[in-house]
Amino acid sequence: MHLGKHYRSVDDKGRIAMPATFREAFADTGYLAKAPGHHCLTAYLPDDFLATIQRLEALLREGEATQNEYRQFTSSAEEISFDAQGRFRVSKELRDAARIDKSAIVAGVGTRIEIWNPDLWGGVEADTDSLRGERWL
Amino acid sequence: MHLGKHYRSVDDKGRIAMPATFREAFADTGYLAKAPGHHCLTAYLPDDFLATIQRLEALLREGEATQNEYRQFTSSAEEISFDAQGRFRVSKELRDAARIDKSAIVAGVGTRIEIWNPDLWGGVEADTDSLRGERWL
DNA sequence: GGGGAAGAGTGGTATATAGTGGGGATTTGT
DNA sequence: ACAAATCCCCACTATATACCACTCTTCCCC
Repeated sequence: MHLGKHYRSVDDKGRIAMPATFREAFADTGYLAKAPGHHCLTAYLPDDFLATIQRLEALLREGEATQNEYRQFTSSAEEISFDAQGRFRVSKELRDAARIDKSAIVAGVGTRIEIWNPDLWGGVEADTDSLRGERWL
Repeated sequence: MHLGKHYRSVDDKGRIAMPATFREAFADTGYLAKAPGHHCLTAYLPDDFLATIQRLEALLREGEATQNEYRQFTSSAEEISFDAQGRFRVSKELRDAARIDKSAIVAGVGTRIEIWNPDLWGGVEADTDSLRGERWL
């Protein structure tokens, strides 16, 4: 379970320091991919990533997902590893896709970890229309 | 598991540098063939290619594939090898079939590796209609 | 409350290697 | 025998990776 919102700088090599609380969940590696339909990136623990790919492949066999969907997800993904300071590197490709430049928000979103352009994250917090906590609190 | 999208130049000898992360999976050789029904090429590890051929032959025996299908796939295929710099050569035949000229996209698509004309790949990424990640994320 | 230690986050430098381009020898086909 | 294509080197450049140095905060312990 990942919780909390962390503001992080992104240096010109595309390095982002994984918040220490999330860092502990990763052994040495993880995966990063575009979040389909959202302007952010998702970081996966290795097992979670494998399971996600397998769900998608199952849908593909059943004809419930398209080859282009599969292509977009897998080709956007990359393995990440951490340096001695707990940072991981995000390719220019993915930074551009999520419009991430000098800084980013790393957010724990329950089952997953998301990485956002701070301005776009602002849009998430500004979306109060859909906020009806009375249904589940 | 092959992941990531890589932009590559294609020199006038038809050489393409295999991205280092994919290169490691190949011993010395691999196979390249037209992707039936898609305007791209598929690169296979030797074992995967053999398995693919065998699936096709099984379908053939069951009457689920045609001889012409078998002819097209096998006759389009060619063995590839790598030079000291990790490049492989794509025949003019296959380059023309996939409309590959001066540059190409080499994409890791989970179980396979695909090689695309960058413009045609653009069509893959533009196909967002079918993108419904909420079903498998 | 003050001092010290440990950990988290940031920045920069050096080295290895991935990617690109080309030359020349050898082979192939005509 | 000649032209064309292929293979095998060599050399250069850009980029990624590993490494090192520093600051700031937090948390102990005295």
